[in-house]
Order: sequence, then C-alpha cells, then structure tokens
Amino acid sequence: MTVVASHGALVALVRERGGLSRAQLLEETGMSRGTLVTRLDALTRNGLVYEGESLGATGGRRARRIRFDDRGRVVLTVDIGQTHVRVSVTDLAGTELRFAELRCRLTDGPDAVLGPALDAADALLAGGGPGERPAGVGIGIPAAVDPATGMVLPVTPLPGWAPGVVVATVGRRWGLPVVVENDARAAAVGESRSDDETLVAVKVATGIGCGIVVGGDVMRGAAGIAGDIGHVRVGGPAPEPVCRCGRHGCLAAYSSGRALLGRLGGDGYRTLDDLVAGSGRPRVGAELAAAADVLGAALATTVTTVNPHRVVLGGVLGELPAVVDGVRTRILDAVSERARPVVEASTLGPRAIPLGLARLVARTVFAPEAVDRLVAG
Amino acid sequence: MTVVASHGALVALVRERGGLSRAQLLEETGMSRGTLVTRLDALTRNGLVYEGESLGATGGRRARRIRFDDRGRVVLTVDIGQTHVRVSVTDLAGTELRFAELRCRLTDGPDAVLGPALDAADALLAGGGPGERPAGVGIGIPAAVDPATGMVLPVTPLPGWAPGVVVATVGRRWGLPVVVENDARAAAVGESRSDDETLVAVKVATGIGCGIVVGGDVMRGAAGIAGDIGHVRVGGPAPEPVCRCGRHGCLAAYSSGRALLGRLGGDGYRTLDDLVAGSGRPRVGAELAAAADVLGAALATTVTTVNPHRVVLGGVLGELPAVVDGVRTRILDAVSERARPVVEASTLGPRAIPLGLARLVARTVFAPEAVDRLVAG
DNA sequence: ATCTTTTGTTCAATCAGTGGACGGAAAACT
DNA sequence: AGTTTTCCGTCCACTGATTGAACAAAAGAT
Repeated sequence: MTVVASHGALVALVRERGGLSRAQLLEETGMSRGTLVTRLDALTRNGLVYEGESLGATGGRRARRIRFDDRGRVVLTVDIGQTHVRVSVTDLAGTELRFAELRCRLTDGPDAVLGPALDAADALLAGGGPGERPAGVGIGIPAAVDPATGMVLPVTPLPGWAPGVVVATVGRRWGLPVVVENDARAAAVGESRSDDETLVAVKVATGIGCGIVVGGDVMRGAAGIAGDIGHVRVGGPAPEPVCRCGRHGCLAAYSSGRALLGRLGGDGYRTLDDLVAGSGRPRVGAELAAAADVLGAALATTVTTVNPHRVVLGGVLGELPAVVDGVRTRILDAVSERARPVVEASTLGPRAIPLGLARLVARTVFAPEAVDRLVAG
Repeated sequence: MTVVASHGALVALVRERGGLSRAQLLEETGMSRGTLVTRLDALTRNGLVYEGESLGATGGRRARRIRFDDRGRVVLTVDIGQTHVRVSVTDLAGTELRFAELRCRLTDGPDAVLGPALDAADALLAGGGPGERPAGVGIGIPAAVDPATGMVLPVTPLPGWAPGVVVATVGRRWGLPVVVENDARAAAVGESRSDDETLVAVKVATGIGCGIVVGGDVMRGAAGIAGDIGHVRVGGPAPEPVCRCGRHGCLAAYSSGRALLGRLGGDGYRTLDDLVAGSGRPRVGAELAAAADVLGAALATTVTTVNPHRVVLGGVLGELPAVVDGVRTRILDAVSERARPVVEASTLGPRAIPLGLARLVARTVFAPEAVDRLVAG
C-alpha cells in the first residue's frame, strides 16, 4: 500500500502508474472514498488530472481511468550553444513539437543571444493551438550552473553573462517557472532511461562535455563542475599538446574536435562536418582512433569511479562508430570485469538536450510539494 | 519557519540545532503550544529528548533547553578487516568508548570471524554502566554491500560469506538494528565533516580502497562498486606489472602495499610496518614516490569526475607525508584550477571506520520515519 | 514585593480524514 | 428486458490531531 499523504503524492502515483481507476486508487492507497473524491475534485479543478477512457470489462460497470492531465501541456526549451540557439516546444515527455534555430555567438552576451531567442520562442509558442498550456521553461547553457538558485556562475570564458541574468530575463518574459542547467548535464538527463540508472553521457564536438546522472539526479560537485573531464591532464602520447585553457596535456587537447582540426588543418579540414565526411580516409581515421583511445583511457577511470550502467557518446564526433568502438574497447580493456558498462552512441543526438530540459522542468513543476502549493493556494 | 509535520521532524530539528528552548521551538515551527507539549511529552516518554540546563537570563523565568537524549546511547561497531576484527562501543557522535581487537582471517568464513567477534562485542557491551542504551550495530566489511537489503553480495574472493549472513547472524544476537557497509565507504562517511561536503577518501594499505561521499550519502553505482579504483588499468611506467586479480597494469599492481612489498621483498621488507619504518631510505622512498605518482594520476581523473572538496588519504601507507605530498602534487598539477581539492592525510586513521559506522547507525535509527514509527507503535 | 518571561493546562472550535450506508450509473450476464 | 455486478458519488456521524486563546503557575530579574 503506497503512502499517499497529500495531493502531490496522489498526482505522483497517478503519473507513475500511468493512470488507475478510482477503485484501484482506493485499493492502492487505503484512503477513504470521500477523501479520494475530494482530492480528485481539487486536482481536476487545477487541471492536473482528468477522467480518461473506460477500462476493460469485469462483469459490471466499467471503471474509468484517472489520468495525469498532460493534454496540451508543453515545455519551452532553449538550448544555448556556442554558435547557435535551438528553441523547441516539447510535450511533457520531451518530444519535440515545434522547433527553431538561430545563429548567434554566446560570447556576444546575454542581450544579443536571449533577445532574438526569446522572440523566436514567443513565435513558437504562438504557433500552438489555443488549448496549449506551457508548464515552464528549460534553459541549457554551456556554463557552470548553481543548483540552488539556477544562476549562471561567472565562468572563465563568459564575460557579460552575470549571475542570475538568465533566470531574471526569462522569468520576466512569461512568468513561467524557469529551470537552468548546464547543457551536458541536461543531455545526460535526456539520455537516462530510468531513475535507477547511473549514467555517464559524454559529448564530443568542438569541445568535450560530460554529465553524470546518479539516481535521476545530476552530479554537481564542490564547485559545480563534476564531470567536466575536458581539462584533466591525461597520459597521452608525447609531446603533450598545449590546450586552449593554457595548460598542457588536457584531454581536450588530445581528443576534442578543435584539437583534431588543429592537427588536420593543413589537409584542408575546416569544420567538424569535414572530419565526419573524411572519417573514412586513413589520415583522419588514425587521428580519430588516437583521440578515441585517449578519451577511453580517461573515461576508464571515470567509469571505475562512478560505476555507471551505461556510457553514452554524443556529439557529431562522439557518435561516429570509429570513436564509439575505440572508446568502448579501451574502457572494457581497462576496467575490471564487474565494472563494465554498456558503451554506445547516443540515439537521441541533439534531441537529448530538449528532452532532458523537459524532464527537469516537469520534475520541478509537478513535484509533490509544488502540486501541494498549487492546490492549497 | 521550519516545517515540522511529525514527531520525527521535531527530533531532527532538536538534533540539528543542538537544543532549543520550548519558546524557541514554538517560534521556529509555528505550531501551537498544546501540540508542542503533547509531542515533547511523547518523545520524552520514548527517551528521545530530555529537559536540559537553563538558558541565559532574559529578565524573567529562565528557559530550559530541550536536548536530544543521547545520554547513555551507544553504538556497537564491528570493523572486519582481512586479518583482524576491531570491535568498539562508541557514543552517537562516533567517539570510541571501549575497544577490542582480535586476529582472525576473513577467508576462514563467517562462523570463524563473527563468532569470536560477537562474543567480544558482548563482553564490551557488558562493560558499560547500567544506564547504557545500545542504539544499533554497525558492521564494516571489505566487500560489496547491497544498499537496500544490507546484504553482503557474493564477491569474488569471499567464499563462505553468503548474502545476508551478516545481517542475519548479528540481528539474531541482540535484536538491535543492523547497518552493514563496505569498510572504505564507512571510513569515507567518518571522514566527512558536513552533509554538504563532497569527499573522496582513499585508503592505501595492503590493497587500495576508496569511498566517495556526495551530500552525506555514499556513492554506490550500478554494481555497487563505485570508487573501487584499485583495479583500473592505469598508464603507469612499463613494463605493466601483473595484478593479483589476474589482469595487467592495475593501479593496485603499481601502488598498493602488496605491490610495493613484492618489489622490495628482496631487500628484507616483509610487512607494511617495515615499509613505514624504512620510508626514509632512498630505495623505499623512491618506490613510495613512484606509487604516489601513479595513484595521483589516477585520482586526478576521479577528482575531475566528482569534483570533491577534499581528498583524504588513509591507511598506513596513505598517511605517510611522502605519499600525501606525491599524490597532492600530481592531482593539483593534472586538474584544472577550479577543480582543485584539498588533499590531506587522514587525522582519524583507524577511527574513521567506527566513526562512520556510528553515523550511519544513528542516521538510520533516528531518521524521522523511524522516530515516527517508534512513537506511534 | 513586583515585574517579566517561560512554561503547563484547559477548553471550545476547526478541519481533514474515516468508515459506513445508500443510491444512481453503466455495463455484463441470463 | 430484467437481473446482477461493479463502479462511482454523496451524505453523515464520528474520530483525532491541531489551533488559538485564556489562565495560572513557575522562576528568576528588578
């Protein structure tokens, strides 16, 4: 018998089980009929549950399913990258409904990025039918994010992005709940398949990002940079390359797309897409293999440390079979038998971030305490 | 205003704040006087709180402090090692009151180890005054432990230790709550100084153990072996040594006490104490420095992955200044500036395990839900 | 001796929830 | 078509926890 002490807990039960009849709810929670009716009434008035379809025949009157009311519920997600912003409207499960992309540079500051992005978001929201009810906004941003306040911390390479400016700007716009999260972590949440899964999600593109999910929650660490493995010094082949961060021998200096382009630039490879297109050539293939090997060696220690069920590789380069195979081989070789995770390419690609953001927003907005506040106030 | 919805929450408040007057509790919780009196009455009857000393003068009747009743409360801790068992009676804060140690081999099986250990524990408990009230038993064991059931999983090198045998045997003996935890993890909990601290605790003795604490909780991972870094293959100096686990190049094959003894055995070093005593000699010093360097390189990735506030080094070898300095140097060199942790030797030494076990027991026994059950039943 | 503050007690009122009982609704069964 | 079965909403008396407020006692300050 599940303990259901409040409206919020009842919503959680209905959400988890995907809808139960009133009779089943009575059975399951042990509460009295009157209480259940009162509560369902309050939840229905607040648009949180509704009476769905009839259930199968059992010899008498058919039971009707009580469902979590996700009809028309959408989440607005804003995926801020280094050179572009992707704005989506998704349903509560994170499936993209409508989509827009703009090009702009993160380094131009919050006004230059957020202004056009939020205008595009407004247009996207206006494109929805009249029954659409936005539940909240999720923002992914390549910077350290303070868990408590949702503020963007002043990170080294982000001048102009003052702490809290994102929440303030976005919160003012629609008056909706706002969740801000680091992009790699949002992607990791998106890749995770259950709250019991321990997951390491690595993105290899221009740079190297990584998010770790334990028990449904993202790891943050003392300074909010848990998982940022791009700048560990690794024992890669000599000579140690100089990294963009000013230090030597960083993982990113061996294995990031930027590093690969630096080494292959003489051969006319200018963009990551060039690398992907040329990944069959011996020269590029060899560099990719070397990059995967160094990355795998570093990830082996990460894997031993957090003992994940899965390691998911994303990003244009991370998803290449050659990279996935190289990383997998290295990890499985270096890690003790019992610690071996599944190592695989992301099947979500860029959809991982909006999916993760939608989950984070839904988790916040429909958390038991939030539901209790909504029903009470 | 703290939300205090139950007896358990009230106890938690009193515990956290270290004792408040009734007037302060009324102010703090907002509950009515009658309710507070009723609840304190029930808690006093159950021996959970008591009326302590008078507080400072404020011009009228002096307030009296309501304190969590830890008078006479003790925890029995059993620290099972490879070659010995340490049994302690501690107070709730984990300070050792009485102590006994026996020599026995873990590999001789549960009967040979637990029988004498529990007899010794009985003697220790009998040595306490009549007012002593044991709250629970904490067991530390060098094996993987299932978080949910507290059972010892069938680990490779522990024949005879069937799952659940520890909980069953100990539970039968005194009818007290039993908590079982991996020894390295118990030590990590003992070393942690606050629930907000993210901590990596490494023990270097015969083998290499490691526990990671995030937000007061121990990391477990998919197979329950998060932090077990002894058997990652690391890029140490060639040729790769063969490890006891049958693989090549494991961290333990480079940096464990067993590995060092293997390399220095020809020079007459037989025990870890011999190594400690000879750590000033050039030959031993060089081996220790090399071991620390390899360990530090591996820990650098661990540190970057979990981003801890502190790395604590324990164990007879881990606490040596030469090792601490070597590991610190390597970590600080390899890790990005913002990720740098404090790296220091354990000041608790072997007391970390009983301290951590006592905390785990106290946390379980005096958890709000447990208190509610106690008061209700 | 008087004032101030803390603490204990009592009591009516409130409120959420319980446990039935009853009856209507809707479908299955005969 | 009528009967049976199951589901669902409503009503109601009752319980138990909690509140709010008033009053009194306790204990030290002034």
